[in-house]
Amino acid sequence: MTVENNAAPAPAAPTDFIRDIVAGHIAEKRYAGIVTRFPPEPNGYLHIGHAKSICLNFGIALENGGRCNLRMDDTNPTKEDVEYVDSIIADVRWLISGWADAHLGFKAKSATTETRTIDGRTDYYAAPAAPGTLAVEPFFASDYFDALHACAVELIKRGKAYVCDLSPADTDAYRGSPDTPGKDSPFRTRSIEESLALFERMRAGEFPNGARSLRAKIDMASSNIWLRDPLLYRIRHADHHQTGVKWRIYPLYDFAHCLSDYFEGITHSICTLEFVDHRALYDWILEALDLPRPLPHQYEFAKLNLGYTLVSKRKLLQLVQERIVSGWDDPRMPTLSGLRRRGVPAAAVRDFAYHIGITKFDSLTDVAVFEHAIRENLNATAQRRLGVLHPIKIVLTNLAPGEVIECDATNNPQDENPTTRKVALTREVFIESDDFAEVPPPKYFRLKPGGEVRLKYACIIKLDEIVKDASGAITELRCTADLTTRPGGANVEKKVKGTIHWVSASHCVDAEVRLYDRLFTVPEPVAQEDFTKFINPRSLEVITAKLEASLGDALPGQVFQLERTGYFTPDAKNSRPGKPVFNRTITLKDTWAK
RNA sequence: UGCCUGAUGGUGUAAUGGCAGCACAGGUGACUUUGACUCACCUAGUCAUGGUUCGAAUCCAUGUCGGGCAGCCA
Repeated sequence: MTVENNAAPAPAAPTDFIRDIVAGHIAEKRYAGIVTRFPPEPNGYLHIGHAKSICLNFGIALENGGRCNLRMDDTNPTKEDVEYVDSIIADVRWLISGWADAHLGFKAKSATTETRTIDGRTDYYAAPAAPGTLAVEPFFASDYFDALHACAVELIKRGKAYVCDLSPADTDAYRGSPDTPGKDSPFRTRSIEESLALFERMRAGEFPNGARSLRAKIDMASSNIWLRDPLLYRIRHADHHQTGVKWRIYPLYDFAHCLSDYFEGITHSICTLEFVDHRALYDWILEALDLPRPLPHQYEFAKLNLGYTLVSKRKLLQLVQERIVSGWDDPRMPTLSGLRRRGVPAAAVRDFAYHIGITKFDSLTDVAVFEHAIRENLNATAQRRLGVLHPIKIVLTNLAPGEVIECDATNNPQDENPTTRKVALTREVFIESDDFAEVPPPKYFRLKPGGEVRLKYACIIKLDEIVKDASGAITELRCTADLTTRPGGANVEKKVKGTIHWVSASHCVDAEVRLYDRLFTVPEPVAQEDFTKFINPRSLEVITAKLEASLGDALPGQVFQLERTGYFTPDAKNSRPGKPVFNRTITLKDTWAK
């Protein structure tokens, strides 16, 4: 006998090949718990492509009662900066807030790996912060430099790594090419003792950059280039934003990443497709060390490509450096900070990530899917307000100067029990210039000579006279308001085709409004030889709008729908109470415009 | 030309040998004090060829096309 479940159905958990793999591991009880990680390099701001990965990794942690560690993959000191560390933390917290916060893995501040012995073998473990720990921070690969160094020494002792004196150019030449095997370095047969001594001198800073490297001893003839004795450590006389002057050698990605995963007890290490060829190396390093705990495994999915958008840290950096945009958080940028400033809710980004799925297919997602997620979220949540972007003045000739008629306006018709607010109807109001046509096209429902239209929440008006100046430009439209069509009036049920938005000329606030459009004119800017040639010249239009008075002191973080127009949010950097600056998040769909 | 990887409506994704479904986009209509939302309907797909099978998007073979790999970047 089954029990009827009348509760609102929880959104079906997404399924994809990676979640299927995880589910299989859970079924066979392979791990004590599921631990994923999101490991950005702090060399740029997070963007919508990272959001896909964040939602995948945190989603898997959430769905399985596990944890997702935030880790800075900071093994290359010359490219990284703390500015990026801070922005990454803020962006991740914003994206998962109210969703997967409880599954965010941070460590106690300044904590590093603990060294212990399991079954007679040395082990290194990076624990997450205990619940209730006050000072926490993300994990850092640079926290593991000592442990990583010890692992490198162990590899040399096992005869699985050697110090190579080949120059970068020679190393390259010896590697061969994809279709021709490489050849062994002359230093490959160097004794363990000599490599150990040389590696120690590398660490001590005795050699210049590029003079020597530590390499794994695998197979120079492998069909997989990444197995042709890959470099594990390089000499870098550079200070690190986390470890300062301590190190003169730094581990490379392939060596640091698999071990960082292991140290943290990661079970599923999920990355993008370009790392498929590295997986054999990932496994080789972990197996060569004979580690005592269960090993993490790498799984790969296709990264996001979004139409009319650039999803590449390097190219976004170029937009910033060449001042094509105002910064990483320019509201036209696909960065999380840009989207946030634009007014895109984190929940909309998450819904989007959910809808696009996870596969190994290299696809180009239509921006319309993202725009739909934004509109769907905002339609349900945004307070409605009245605002006129391109004003044209109306004089309601049958209202007295100074007369104020209070109208009830609905805050959000999508609410179960919608609330209302008062808006003032006065003799002079503004309407959208688009909502008037002296010579109307066919099926034009708005204001036209001799025609009638409803001012939303107020009453029906009739156009009597068009007033023009000497040059023929329209200065005002003189109309009669039919006050019997107001709510409660005798003719409130009277139907007209058009209902338009408006604001009182005396009860409104001027606001700078930034109208954003897509940044690029082509669906695939990345496919162009020079994407900077395809910047949309109209990606930003700045206007002064007339907004309902209540919008004068709106706060950043709030997103409003200006009825019949779009969604707008106060700009977090430039908006001030009484002197508001609004960003247009997105327009409403407009089937009439087509 | 070596290795890896992939191919399902316009786009993205599901179907794990058994009715090709969902979302977005597009179209038509209904509703509407937002030309929004909502609702209804419509359009449109398994890369090709062969094989296995009662039955193939799914398994096998061959081909075609796409993506990735030769940083002391990640």
